[in-house]
Amino acid sequence: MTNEELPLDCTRQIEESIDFDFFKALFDPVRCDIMKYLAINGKKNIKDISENFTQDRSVISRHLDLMFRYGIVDKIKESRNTFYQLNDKYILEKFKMTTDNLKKMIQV
Amino acid sequence: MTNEELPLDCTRQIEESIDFDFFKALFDPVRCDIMKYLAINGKKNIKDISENFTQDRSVISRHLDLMFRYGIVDKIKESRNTFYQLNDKYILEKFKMTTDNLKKMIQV
DNA sequence: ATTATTTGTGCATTGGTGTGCATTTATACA
DNA sequence: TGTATAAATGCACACCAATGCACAAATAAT
Repeated sequence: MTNEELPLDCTRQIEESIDFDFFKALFDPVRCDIMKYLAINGKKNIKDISENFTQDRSVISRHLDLMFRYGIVDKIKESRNTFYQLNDKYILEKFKMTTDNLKKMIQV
Repeated sequence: MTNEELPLDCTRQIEESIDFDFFKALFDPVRCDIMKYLAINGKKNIKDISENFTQDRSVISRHLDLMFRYGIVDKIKESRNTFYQLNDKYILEKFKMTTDNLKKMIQV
């Protein structure tokens, strides 16, 4: 391998170690608050969730949709209601994976 | 303990498990890019770093200062130069701590 | 059928902050 | 002392992503 390939390889290794998009989605201020609410209250529908926030229901709805697309929450559609609950196992798994990857990268 | 105290206790437990401020600081788009740059290039001064970004040097300087305040990077002042290098050990430690805390919370 | 409830979505607005410029400060060098 | 280089900081601005409103769609209840 030439030296010129090293930075590229290093970049790829970092990108593979940390799911930047996932964590960027997770650590948005409003979504952190939604996360905390769901951690405490379990499975809730959009109406109940949004009643605990200053933002409009539509805003909370869109945040939850984004969180669902990143696997942060589970979505359960029941009749008129759309329930969400925290996918804590998946979040833990993400942190665990990142920790393991970083360990490998740093302790060479 | 009464039932009314449970949510408060739960909130405290979550706040203690995840350093939200740290991770919010870490997962800013520009700061993620600076992180990657430092991971590859090691110890660099503000001038060198900012030459690799579209943003003004002053902007990069402010981002690095914030990263330093959160322990993400080390700051080394040498004569005219202010060098920064990634505090990878601390970042790893944060992920490890969070992983352990979440494990404790979830697997009860 | 009609009304009520919950959610989804298009669109205009806005305000928060990230940004760049200009200036000041600090250090090095000749 | 004067000049050059690097960084810090005050400040005003632009931008754009988050937000809220309004309406539509879907389902439930009566």
